[in-house]
Amino acid sequence: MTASTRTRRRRAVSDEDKSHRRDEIMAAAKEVFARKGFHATTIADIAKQAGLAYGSIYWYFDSKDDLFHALMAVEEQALRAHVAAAVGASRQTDDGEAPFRTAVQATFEFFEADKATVKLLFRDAYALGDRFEKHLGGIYERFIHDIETFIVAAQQRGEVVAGPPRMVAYTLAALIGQLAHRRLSTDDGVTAAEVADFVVSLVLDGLRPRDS
Amino acid sequence: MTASTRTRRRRAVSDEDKSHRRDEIMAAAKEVFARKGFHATTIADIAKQAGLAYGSIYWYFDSKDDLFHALMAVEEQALRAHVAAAVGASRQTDDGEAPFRTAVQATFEFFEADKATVKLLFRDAYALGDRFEKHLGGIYERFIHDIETFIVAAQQRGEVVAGPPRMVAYTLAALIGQLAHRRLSTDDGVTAAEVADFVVSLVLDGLRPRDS
Amino acid sequence: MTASTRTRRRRAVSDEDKSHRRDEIMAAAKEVFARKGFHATTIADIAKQAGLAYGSIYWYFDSKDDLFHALMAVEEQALRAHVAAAVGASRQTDDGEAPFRTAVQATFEFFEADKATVKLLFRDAYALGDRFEKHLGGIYERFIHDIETFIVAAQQRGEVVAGPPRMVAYTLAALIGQLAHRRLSTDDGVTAAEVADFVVSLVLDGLRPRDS
Amino acid sequence: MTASTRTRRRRAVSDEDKSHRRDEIMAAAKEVFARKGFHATTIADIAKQAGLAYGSIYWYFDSKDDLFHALMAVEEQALRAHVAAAVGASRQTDDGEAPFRTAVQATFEFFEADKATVKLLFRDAYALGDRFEKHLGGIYERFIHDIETFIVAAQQRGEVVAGPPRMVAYTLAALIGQLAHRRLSTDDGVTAAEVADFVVSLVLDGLRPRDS
DNA sequence: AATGAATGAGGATTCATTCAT
DNA sequence: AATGAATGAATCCTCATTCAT
Repeated sequence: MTASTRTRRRRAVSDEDKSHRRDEIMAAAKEVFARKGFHATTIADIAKQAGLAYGSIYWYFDSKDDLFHALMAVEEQALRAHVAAAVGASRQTDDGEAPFRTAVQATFEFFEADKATVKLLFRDAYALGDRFEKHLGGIYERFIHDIETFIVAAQQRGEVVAGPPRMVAYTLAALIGQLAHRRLSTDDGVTAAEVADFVVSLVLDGLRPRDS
Repeated sequence: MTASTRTRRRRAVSDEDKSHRRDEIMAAAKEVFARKGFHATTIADIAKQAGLAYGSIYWYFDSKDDLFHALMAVEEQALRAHVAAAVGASRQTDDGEAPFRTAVQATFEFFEADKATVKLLFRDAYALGDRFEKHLGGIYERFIHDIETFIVAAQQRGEVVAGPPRMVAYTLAALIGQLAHRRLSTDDGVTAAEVADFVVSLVLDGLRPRDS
Repeated sequence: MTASTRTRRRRAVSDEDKSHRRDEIMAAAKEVFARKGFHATTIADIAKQAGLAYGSIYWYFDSKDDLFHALMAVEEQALRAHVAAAVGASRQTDDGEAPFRTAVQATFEFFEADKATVKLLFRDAYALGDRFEKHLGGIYERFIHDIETFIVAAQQRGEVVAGPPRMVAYTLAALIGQLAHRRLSTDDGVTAAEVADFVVSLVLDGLRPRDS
Repeated sequence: MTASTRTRRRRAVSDEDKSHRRDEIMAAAKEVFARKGFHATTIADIAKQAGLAYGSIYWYFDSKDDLFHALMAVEEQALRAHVAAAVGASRQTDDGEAPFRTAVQATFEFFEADKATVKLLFRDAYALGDRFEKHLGGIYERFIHDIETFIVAAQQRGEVVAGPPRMVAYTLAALIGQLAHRRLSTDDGVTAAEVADFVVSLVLDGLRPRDS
């Protein structure tokens, strides 16, 4: 092992450590934000939760906003990855409806397993007001764009949905978000999977009783 | 005219004045809250908008939260009254679907005519976090209860909707709220009435293309 | 006394009070700034000296910088007024040299009587760096402009001074400022009047021993 | 070569390195202090400029103040050496006025060639307030003492200047410092040499127009 | 020697709320 | 009823300094 290798190795470890700390702080922040809400959370709260001193947070993040933004970005990635993986795994099925149902279910699964993120996305994000609008808008745009792409593809196969894709996409996003959020405070006695199914069947067939 | 009459008269006028002032302050608060968001709005902002001095707000409201709560309550009443009136006016129709459609349309009308309230209900209300949850929960509960009642009645006539009433109600509330809120920041090139129709047809018949 | 008069009277008193408080705060700030220096002075120090709470300072001034700027402006006015008064009072004299000497002496008098201002102008003002440069530049510009005007007039009468007026003006300002500042920390065993005379004779005739 | 020799050799190199690093840090600090001012400059700024890490500065200097003090001391030595060299080189001349003029010119030359030092001495040094007064006072004392010695010698030869030597010395220091500083922010369209000549002629002969 | 993560005191500023008038 | 001055807790953020590695 040469000196240069050693240095590189050391650097790498250091970077890993740094990245690891960032993750720890974000995990701490997520927990506190979810519990107290963005505005009621102080940097000191987060630091304490992370086992650090106030100022240390600023070694990793420029500001409270920056930390929140980073958190959003990470959660967004995680959600999209989770959904993409689920849809990919079920791609073999030829059924046109299946991937749609899979995507919705995967989303509810994700939120069910990570309730803090639900709070962040569907409660706190609003709290940042204008200074988050741009970033939040981006997240929603991508989320909706994913759905939109999905819907357009389905439509091209003559399947699944009728309606202006963007509005349908936004509708779906709204439904999923709100229903996931509602689950946090209210027990309607249904499972996440049931809610997902409800959403899918609502969107596909509506609720009007049919004769047949 | 006796002194007591006079006093009563004065009182009455005074109360009216007081009530009037409260309304003015609430109108001012609504405007500022909608523009800047709950947290970014200061009591001073509201006072200025209302043409009063800082401290005067506290003669009418106990706190910033109290003022916000009062505002919510008023808007809630206004919304419910507007919808009830619309539905009442169309009650004669025997059609089962009509009142449902009417209610949804009336809600969108209301929000279209009062965008500030949309911001208050679907953005700022979240910003108060726990200390508003109880009150906000109440508003939503009543809103949802109205819808629920409506749905149950329809179901009893064997019409309109199939599904667990509460979830359907919440779904509708979520759809309406989110779509109304979205209209504020994004122009999808559709009218409020079209969105209402979209919501109704989605809920009734879904989006799956049919053979006809 | 009509109601309107009363209101006006009350307003006036209130404004006077407000203005009075501003003055008190500025006096307190001047004292503390002079004693501890701009950076070492906290708003809390000033508030304590003024017998107020921290936050109250902000009712009268936007920021620490703003307070300092206001202080500078007031002191500048006071100095210019003092010098102008002294020069005006001696205007009768026909001698060309007299008003020059008077102005210099009046300046030293002013600084002698108000040592805190000397510290502010010739020590702390530098401490604000760029964000004060513009304002401080203005003060010096006006100060130097006064001297310049004076010198130009003298030159037009064929008297007193030879040399590029602006540079002479700046030279004088520098000399006066530095010598006044030095007096604060060092006792050279001379009076302010003697220093003034030294400056005047230096500027007029220099220090080279002459035969006659 | 014994081990001890080797050690000594290594030490020596190490010390040289250390000294070299100190110089590099001081050069970096000078640049940043001059650009941003003492208070606005952070240790991190200096480290970055020097190509080092935050903490490394503290291996060479005890504190930010210490670094600044060291910088002042070095610049002081440099200035005195420069002036002494210039005066020494012209000592052969028998003229009494020449060395005086030479000294002033050399000082302006020095400042002209090293504008950062001007900022340090005539702007930032004030910013340290009391905790620098002692040290800064020492620098000025030595500077003034040099001038004073010079003046006394001239006076003993019956030449050059009349007046209390210390005050004359301080006056000169003030004039030179302020005029050099002014040159940084204002272009009066004159060269440093012309300013030096102006100072010399002002001090020797004053500005009163003479007949001859 | 050098690093850079960690610390935490310190300070400016904000703003809801109170209260004497 | 209304005012607006006064309060001071609360909070974000900075940065000199320390220290384990």
